[in-house]
Amino acid sequence: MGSKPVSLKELAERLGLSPATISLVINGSHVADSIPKETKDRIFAAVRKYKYRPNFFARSLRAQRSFTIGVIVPEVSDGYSASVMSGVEEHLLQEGYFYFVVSHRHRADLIDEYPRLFLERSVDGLIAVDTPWTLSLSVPVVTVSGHNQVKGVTNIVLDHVRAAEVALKHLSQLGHRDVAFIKGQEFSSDTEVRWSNIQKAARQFGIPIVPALVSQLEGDSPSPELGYQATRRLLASRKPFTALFAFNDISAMGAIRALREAKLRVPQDVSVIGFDDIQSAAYQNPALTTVRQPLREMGRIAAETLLRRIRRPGTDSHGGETMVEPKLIVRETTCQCPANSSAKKI
Amino acid sequence: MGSKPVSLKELAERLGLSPATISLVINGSHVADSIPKETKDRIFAAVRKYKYRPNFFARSLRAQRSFTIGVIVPEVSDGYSASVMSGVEEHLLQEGYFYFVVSHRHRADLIDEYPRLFLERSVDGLIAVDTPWTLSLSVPVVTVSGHNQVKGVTNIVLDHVRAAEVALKHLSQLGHRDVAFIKGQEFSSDTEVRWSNIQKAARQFGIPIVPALVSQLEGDSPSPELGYQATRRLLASRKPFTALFAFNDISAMGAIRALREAKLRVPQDVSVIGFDDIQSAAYQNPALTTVRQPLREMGRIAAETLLRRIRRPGTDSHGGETMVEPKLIVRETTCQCPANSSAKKI
DNA sequence: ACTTCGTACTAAAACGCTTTTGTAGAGTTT
DNA sequence: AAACTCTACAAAAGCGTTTTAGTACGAAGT
Repeated sequence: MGSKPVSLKELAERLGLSPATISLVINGSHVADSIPKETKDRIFAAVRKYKYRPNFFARSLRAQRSFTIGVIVPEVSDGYSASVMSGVEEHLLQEGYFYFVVSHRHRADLIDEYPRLFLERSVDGLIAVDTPWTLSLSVPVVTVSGHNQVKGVTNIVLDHVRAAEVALKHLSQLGHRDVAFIKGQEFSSDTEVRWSNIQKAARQFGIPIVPALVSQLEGDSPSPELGYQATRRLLASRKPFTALFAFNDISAMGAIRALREAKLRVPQDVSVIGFDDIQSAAYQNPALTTVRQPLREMGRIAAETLLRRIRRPGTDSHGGETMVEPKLIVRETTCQCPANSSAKKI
Repeated sequence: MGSKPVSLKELAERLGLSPATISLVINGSHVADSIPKETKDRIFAAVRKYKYRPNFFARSLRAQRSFTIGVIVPEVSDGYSASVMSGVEEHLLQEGYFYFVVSHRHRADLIDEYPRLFLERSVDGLIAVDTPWTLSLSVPVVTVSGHNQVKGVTNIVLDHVRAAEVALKHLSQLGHRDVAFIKGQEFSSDTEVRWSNIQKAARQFGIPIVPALVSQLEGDSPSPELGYQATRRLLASRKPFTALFAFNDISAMGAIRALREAKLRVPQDVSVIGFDDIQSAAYQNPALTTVRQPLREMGRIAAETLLRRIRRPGTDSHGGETMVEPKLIVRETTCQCPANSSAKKI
């Protein structure tokens, strides 16, 4: 296996040609049009025979392009990031790009430092997932669930209006009026948009938003613990509710645990609805009803958008936002409101 | 932001020195010992002032080193891989290395092709997670849960003897004798070792292995569906069992669903024990009892081992295996065997 | 017969760094 | 005073490509 790879120069010697000619031919340069087919064939044959592969660094050094992009996420081992990454990967690899991954775990210093390191490594562009973004860099940037308008960055976002509507409509149709909410952490880039749209949709469906029934995730652990705590606070208010809309699936899991500990059955006593539809959502007991974000697709779109911008540097940010549609996935954690048995379950 | 980075040559001009001198000083070369402190300080000051950063490609081209490693996993968005990756990342980044990630989704052609692409990108080494590995490459390779003895590859593996013991001892102490098993897929690199050690431990604790109570995962989806199917086959045999040892947490989730559908309560009628302790295991309802693999740590150890081997190329493969210890995590899916209520729950 | 043109290439610079070898001058030894 | 030794740097080669600007030669046009 070890055998050193051949260089262009060596190949040239063996063929009795100059490195320039071979490079031109291999890269299908316009300048090589005048080279007869016979010679070209000889070259390609030799390339195959000696398994010639251009040295990546040499090429990148010349071309000032790395065919590498940087991906920054809050946490690798989180279902959300992982799903987006898998979409990113799919598109990127098939286009001949590789990517670096780093996770900042919400540390501001890392959110600052990593983009610099990426630039140092000459990435051709970068994708920031669920990460507050204010930098305007010298390379194209695409965010997934970023909501800042920064020059040179394109945002891939969920249609939050629809998302809120679809969830609250579902609860409303089931007869729920006393709905509790768990908001996301301050630092999460989705928190604000999501909440403001929930408020709007709640008004629309006649669901009151009462402060005692609004809780918020606190802390930066990626575990359901935070949802558990938030729900405990909700329960402590002693204000009854028949449904709970969690910030995401992870916190919904914690919420369900807290509810059960309080001897409330899910969904008979309290319906729970999550957000994201991460892989394990379908395999909870009971299976989680949730608003699906097409995370993998968002990753793929992010990758596509980024490559497009890399290839046509003119099209800078072109407006800045691409929206994708959410989808309500009804499973087993929501049902007819107990206090309101007249309506039939849909 | 935008402004072009300065090159070594430019810096040299501004300082009235040669590029050589600056390079020597910056890299703390022995040759620069004779340069007076005063000059060195001037250089460092300029480096800071102009934010000089050596061009990565130029440096790698010369040094034939990329400070990049390749990581290959079956599937990015799988809890197992993700946990290992987060351990890998932690160590790698703090040592100034970056890494590429690719997922092969069990496609043999990709398992073949990706290492080649990595080599083309001049990675300094690579880590293969839960991936059958038979190649001997020109760079160091470390596998996580690989079990092949290949020259030049170091394996980081779980102590499977202990793992099987600890799980079956637990079931045995709870009075279980009729235990069902779900084996892993053929292609999973852990399947064989795990099963042979389970057989050994079963003998040790007087638990019979009856063919009708042994099922196997089939298919390459990363979802609990496979465990669900395997459990259905188990139930179809109509041979009763009071405990089930699943291949991993994901399949345990599917198993629990199948059991519930068969009107069997977990854990009152059937105890279930998983494997891995992925993040969501603790937040199942009921919370999953499982054998924890220290996945994050395995990732970290893999990264450490790899860097050590990269730095001292002499130490090639040095024997080949590093073992880590499993830990039984008792949660809510196991309890006293119902047929055997004399023993007290521990 | 002289310029022009097309063909089939090659030379050489450039990308930005590292590293080996060299060297001018000052000081020290013999 | 000649020979050596330090000190403080610099020159230049080389890493493996890509690309621009030639060039040498034969054929065609005027």
